[in-house]
Amino acid sequence: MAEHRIILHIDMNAFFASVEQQSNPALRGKPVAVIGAAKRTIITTCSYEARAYGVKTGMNTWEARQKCRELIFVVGNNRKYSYTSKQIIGIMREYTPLVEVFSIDEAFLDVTGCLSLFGSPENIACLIKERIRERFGLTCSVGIAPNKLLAKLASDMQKPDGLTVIAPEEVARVMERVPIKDLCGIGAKTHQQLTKFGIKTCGELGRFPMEVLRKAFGVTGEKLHYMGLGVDDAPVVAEEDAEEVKSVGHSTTLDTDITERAEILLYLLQLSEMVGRRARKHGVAGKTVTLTVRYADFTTFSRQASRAEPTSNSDEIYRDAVQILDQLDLTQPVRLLGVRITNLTYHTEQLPLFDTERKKALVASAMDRVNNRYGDFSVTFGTLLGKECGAKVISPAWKPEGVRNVDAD
DNA sequence: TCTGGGGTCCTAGGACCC
DNA sequence: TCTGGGGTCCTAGGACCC
Repeated sequence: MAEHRIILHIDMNAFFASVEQQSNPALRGKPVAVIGAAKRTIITTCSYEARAYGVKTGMNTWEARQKCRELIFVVGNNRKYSYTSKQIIGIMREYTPLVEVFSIDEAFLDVTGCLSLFGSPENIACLIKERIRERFGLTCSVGIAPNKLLAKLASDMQKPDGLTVIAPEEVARVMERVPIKDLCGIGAKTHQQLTKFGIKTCGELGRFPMEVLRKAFGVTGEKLHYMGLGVDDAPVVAEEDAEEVKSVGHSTTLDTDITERAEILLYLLQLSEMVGRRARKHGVAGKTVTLTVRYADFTTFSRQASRAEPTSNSDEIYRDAVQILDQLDLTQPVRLLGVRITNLTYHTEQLPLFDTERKKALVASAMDRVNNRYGDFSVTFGTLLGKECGAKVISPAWKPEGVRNVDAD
């Protein structure tokens, strides 16, 4: 048995945009940006041709258009991406059962135990790359390293269509020059704070006294120290061993900012129904309901309320949300509304004992069956008619299967 | 014509109990 | 008149990821 683990990180290149270019040849070689269907949307992914103009993920369409006049906007199609993602993950699973799906376009593979079958890790990476290219015409970047942190770092080093190895004996030398910002887990704020300490590279971070980091960052400080050294013990967790989901939520940025209570209630009803249905589908119920509000000026806050018994009933979630709303003193027009349940319990397929409760559950599950079959809001509470709001933006963070996926199946 | 939406984890402060 | 300390749970907010 090898002394250290061998981890692959596979990152699909410009996934959504590349899928679109594959399915529509007219888009190939052109600057393409994948966006959501809503009026106020952002770039979720863009092709390398678009990146050359400075178009980036997260930009609004107006800003992206400024960067590139010929930019082609394509409204994302989550079904297409989920389908492709599932096939690709299937290919990966032929090489090791230890595949951790990190997002719709990224995965970690622990290949430590299967080298005798397939040879070197580089060989496995090349086989997978080749099969993904043949089958879908898509490229990916692969990082090979002794842990997930470094594998992810490595996959980012060569794009597109890269293959980068960080061998155990090279870790110290490589980390010496890597900017801390390149590590997964160091965002803008942490970067800014570390810069104040004069830390710019991972080498410097690893040498920096851990006590000082702990004082400034708490538990995270210790993690940062090890990250600087390139140390990471986190295992690759296959789907069947993954922890259960901890919250289910839905939020939406409104087409225009609103102030009317009645209008807010309509959105809360839709959001509660989305949350309830997804919760029921995954067999979870929440004891706490959280309402999130974003004002026109982008200030965002949330209030939560806990109930005596967990629920996955849309109407109960809705009523809790309204109760929270009515305790608020809204001072500005509302831009975004969100509803989320947390404090989850599992295995709620059992029907409640009491008659009224049982009826509520039966009605909900009958509606779910219709909606799951014919699409969101085919059947819904009377007040919702004519006010449809499904998922208007697709997100790479969604996993092809599981609770995060809002509308792929 | 400005700025999405799905999550996870951590922290700090207050309530409450013993 | 004075006045603890530890543990746990809840809430709100913020950093981070894709």
